[in-house]
Amino acid sequence: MPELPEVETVRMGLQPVIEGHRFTHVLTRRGDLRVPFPKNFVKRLTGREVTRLWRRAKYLLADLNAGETLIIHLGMSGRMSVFTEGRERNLGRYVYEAAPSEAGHGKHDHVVFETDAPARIVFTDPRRFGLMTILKTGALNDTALFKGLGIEPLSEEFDSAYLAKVLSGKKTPIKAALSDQRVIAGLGNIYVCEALFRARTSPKRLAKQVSLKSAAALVTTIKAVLRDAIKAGGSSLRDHKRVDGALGEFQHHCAVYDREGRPCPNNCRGVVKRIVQSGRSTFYCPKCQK
DNA sequence: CCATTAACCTGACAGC
DNA sequence: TGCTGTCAGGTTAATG
Repeated sequence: MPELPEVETVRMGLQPVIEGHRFTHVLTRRGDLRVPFPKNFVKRLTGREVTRLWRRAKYLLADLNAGETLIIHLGMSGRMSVFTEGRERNLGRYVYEAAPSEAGHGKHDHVVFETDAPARIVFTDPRRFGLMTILKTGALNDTALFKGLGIEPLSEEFDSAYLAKVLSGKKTPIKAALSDQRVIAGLGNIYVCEALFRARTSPKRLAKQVSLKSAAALVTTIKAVLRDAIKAGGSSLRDHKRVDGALGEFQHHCAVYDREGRPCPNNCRGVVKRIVQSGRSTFYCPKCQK
């Protein structure tokens, strides 16, 4: 479900009630998500202060004042809800609801955190493709989760020279290359489709056949589409919501994603087509994406 | 080594 | 109402 903009939206919503605050209570309702919770998960969090809440690729990372970092991945259907205890509060740009007593008791509410903000944070994940673990802060880049991750697409280092270089040897379609977390970390199905559309590049074109000019255009469109999506609070096609329950708005700005059969917004008189690549839907305009 | 596919799991929706 | 089949913002083990 969540790609970089959705995870970033969740991060910004959690920040005021997590960063600089302590976990007063932590509760897990089952032994695992996609993988088991690590040993002493609750114990290693309880009483700890989060010094920094940040993001790498589609992972949320909460650095603890104990040399460890809580890692959260939302998988396809994972969601975070924030309730402030007692009354409605306005912290930052979000208005958080007071926690009804049943908050955190839903069928798919698997983890409940309470912080001294005070706030109750509920992790809900029907499909359980999400993941939570705890790793040593100083050694994150040596772990299996982070070792192979590619560049952050919103970083300065992500430029046309980088993209051209990583695409040059690949005979896989550009759609698959851009979706590969080892190449660029954080893009997923929606934003790859949208960036390719904006760059007028066919998703079927082989990565090594992407011209230098197209690679430069892709860098620009990838950054732009991610920034636009973050500004819109992400895309709410089914599961994604902000931590206060509000929906993201970017799906209304999508040119091609989930728009099979509709006219191409470039007014080229083409029609948006859906194909399957690497087992996932790709949406594009066959007329203006070459 | 590289690239594609199947599997993980539940819910929503379309069609009969 | 209820069945069946399909699909979903991701990752990864197995397979070719």
